[in-house]
Amino acid sequence: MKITTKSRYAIRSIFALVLLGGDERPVTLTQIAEHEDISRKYLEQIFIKLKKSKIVEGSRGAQGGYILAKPANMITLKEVIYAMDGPVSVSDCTNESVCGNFDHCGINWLWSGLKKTVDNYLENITIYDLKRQATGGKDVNLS
Amino acid sequence: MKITTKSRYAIRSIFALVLLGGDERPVTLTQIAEHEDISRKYLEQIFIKLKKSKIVEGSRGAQGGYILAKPANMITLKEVIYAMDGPVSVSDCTNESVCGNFDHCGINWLWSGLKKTVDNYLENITIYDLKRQATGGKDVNLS
DNA sequence: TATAATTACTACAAGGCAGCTAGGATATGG
DNA sequence: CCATATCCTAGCTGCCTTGTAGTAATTATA
Repeated sequence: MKITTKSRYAIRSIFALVLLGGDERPVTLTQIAEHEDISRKYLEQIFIKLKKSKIVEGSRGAQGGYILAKPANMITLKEVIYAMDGPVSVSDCTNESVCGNFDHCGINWLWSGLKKTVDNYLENITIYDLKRQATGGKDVNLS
Repeated sequence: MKITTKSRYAIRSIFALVLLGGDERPVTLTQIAEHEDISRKYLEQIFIKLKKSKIVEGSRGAQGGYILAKPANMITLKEVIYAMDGPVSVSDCTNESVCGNFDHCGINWLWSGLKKTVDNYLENITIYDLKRQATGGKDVNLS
């Protein structure tokens, strides 16, 4: 029942991207890697996924880097986590293709209910919310 | 972000226990294993944990088996899952002992909020609720 | 047009852990 | 005493997360 560290890294990274000005000009992975103390090589994989999900845009070459593909308040945590690990899957028994016994199963409503609950929570928090929260205190790091 | 199959098995097993009369007389693991098509050896481990958490009571020897330790409507899913895997941990960053950067972290409120949401969902569903739901349809199996 | 910067892509290795199996110890009703 | 069950401990196995590494492709800039 864990959010993968990949997803947490992704959230932290986007947050750092915003802090470093990524809503205006490209920020390099090296900058983010240093700021968050995450392996740059690992960040590459994360950002490729973020790019595929249209959360960030990459520009290659000198003076390149990544920039937000849309306003921070339009990027939900659910979206980011989805980009990393696919839809939050609370149990394999939420869809017929995997379950086998789906039609006669007496508790799949339970898992889909839980999934809905989690999704709802993650849907209603955006990167902008993180920033707003963080600016309350000084010297803030994520982890 | 998954409920472990151990937890799901546990929930199914207690449900089966109730169906097989485990609120009145001992039901053997062999019965439950057959009913749910789960390895009996695996069930043993699950029920030892359930016993330690005072969810079921075991009686050894011939005519032994397991019986509910309290009414089905007093057994929440949170309790069962806790018995299997410990507290639902959405991220290691919900307590200071593991995180290191806990005090200066800008997003731990996020994970504790998620944990609270999940806990709340699981707290409000009991084994009795499963039974009530299931009796709506006929020929019900869990999975 | 050369060069340095930087993303894009692929492969794979190491470690942890969930999921399961196995064997024997212990208790108990008949 | 024996069949029936729970109780307890160890260990295997395969997958998945977490990374590392190398190389190709692209681009601003001098």
